[in-house]
Amino acid sequence: MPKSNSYYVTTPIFYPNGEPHIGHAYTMVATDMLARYKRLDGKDVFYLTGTDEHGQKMQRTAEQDGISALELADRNSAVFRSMAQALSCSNDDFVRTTEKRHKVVCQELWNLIAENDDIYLGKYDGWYSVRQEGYFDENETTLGDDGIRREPLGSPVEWVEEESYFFKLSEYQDRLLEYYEAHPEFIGPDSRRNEVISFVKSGLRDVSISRTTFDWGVGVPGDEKHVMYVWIDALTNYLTGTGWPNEGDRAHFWPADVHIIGKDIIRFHAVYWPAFLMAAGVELPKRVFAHGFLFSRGEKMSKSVGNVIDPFSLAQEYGIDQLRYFLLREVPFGQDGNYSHASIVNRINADLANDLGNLAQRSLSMIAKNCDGKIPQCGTQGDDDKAVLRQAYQLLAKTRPEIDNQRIHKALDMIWKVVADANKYFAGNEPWVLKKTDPERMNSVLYVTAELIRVVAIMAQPVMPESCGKLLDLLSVELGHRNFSYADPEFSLSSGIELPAPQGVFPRYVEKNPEE
RNA sequence: CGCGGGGUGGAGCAGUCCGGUAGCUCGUCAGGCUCAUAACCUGAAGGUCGUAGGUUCAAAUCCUACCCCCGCAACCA
Repeated sequence: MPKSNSYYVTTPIFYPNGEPHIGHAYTMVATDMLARYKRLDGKDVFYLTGTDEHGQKMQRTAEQDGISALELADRNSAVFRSMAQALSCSNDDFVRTTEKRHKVVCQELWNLIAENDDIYLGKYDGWYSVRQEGYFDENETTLGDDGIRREPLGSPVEWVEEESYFFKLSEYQDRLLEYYEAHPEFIGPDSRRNEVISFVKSGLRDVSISRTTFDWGVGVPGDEKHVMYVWIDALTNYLTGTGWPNEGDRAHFWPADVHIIGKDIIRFHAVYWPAFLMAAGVELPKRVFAHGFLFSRGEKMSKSVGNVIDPFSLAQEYGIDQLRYFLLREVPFGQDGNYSHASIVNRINADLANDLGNLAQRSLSMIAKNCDGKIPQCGTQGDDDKAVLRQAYQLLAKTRPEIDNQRIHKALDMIWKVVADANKYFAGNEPWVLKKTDPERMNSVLYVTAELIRVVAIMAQPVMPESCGKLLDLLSVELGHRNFSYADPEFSLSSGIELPAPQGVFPRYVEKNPEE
């Protein structure tokens, strides 16, 4: 099973109980960037996303809306699917947990774990709040003067016992710790890794993996009363995408190279998931990387605060590529960050319009006006020509390790460092002066600048596929000459090639209401 | 004493392991240029590096105590 040249990356499957928000968009765009980078770098890539459609919340919401759970799932799953499109995400497949191909995989995995004797029938009990739809630890609840026990938010709780299947997670504590030890790259970033290790060291309890209180889920093999409760159902999608356990044309993608997730679900991916797979005798994914949260002006977004922002309208307002760039550049991937209208506009105008867009515009305009609209001849290159070009040609080698460690922001930083150098180069050489004093040297400067833009545009495609495509169009770079292997001096621009009339690729964002 | 991360110019961060001119991005101010999307380039102002001690010729960096903020602490998509 040759695996060496493949790259399998996933997003979590999203719970389509409500509308997608910027957090979903963030995960998808980041994952897409990784997938595109690897494709351009010559890998055989499989990028999977999807929706997790079972569970009590879906069932309840559907009842409230007077439709079936499947109808709700169909409707909302479609929204997530269209969000992927609206954000230029290049996912190769989209798993829905309500699909037959998925249920089969869940049951197969369940059976393997059961055969390993890691599933038993027990009793799930605790203080349950009907209003909160959740169980609470006894020490979280308080017994009021009126003799009624309440959870922290004040709703009454009652003692509920429910038959449930359990997974023997407690027996995997040592094996997990050994695995983390032997594979320090398994969990990223490091802070999350420490958190997980500390959690596992504190002792693991068996985990409930079925429910009898609702039926909207994958049936437990051999026990009609039970449906699988969330984790075996949801996490298993990563196998479903590869056609597991069959030997199809995607089988070689497993184990996944990286699961990109939000930090809220690190435990399930870094503890439960590997334990399930160990129990089933399936290879473990190579890495789980948790990104941070995006806050709106420092506040966690919530419906009550009214700062929930719809990714569709963000993309429409600022532009798809602009939004993608902002999300990936502004916040170090793995850390929490903030977003605001002002910060988005600043990134768009400073980095895209002023630095990259304007550089292309000013240099290509000069070529159009002074070089007959053709790539000019490049004379003998001096040290500063060579130095600035070298920076660009080194981008591929320098960004690879960053991307392999999901330091997406670092990779972008490096690319924009070259853009900044290119601006300095252009201004320092003053080709508009050379036009009168030394036209041949002007040609060389314009050539070098155009070549810098070519390399930068190639390297920035994973973040801004459409805009970088336009830049490459402006340089008459053939469609087949745009992957990373062409970000090399061997494929530098050919003099004499005719260029289309230059057009602005990154317009400035202009406020609609100046008084604001 | 539960575990962990962090407090650095207006904002966001790097530097702390391996002590020795405190760096970057944005913002502000001044100048340059006019090829360009009022963009670009250059320069400047601005920090007692959370507080108080200690070690040292020398501490953001090492040690001690304290203050403050934030994650995690099992059913959370």
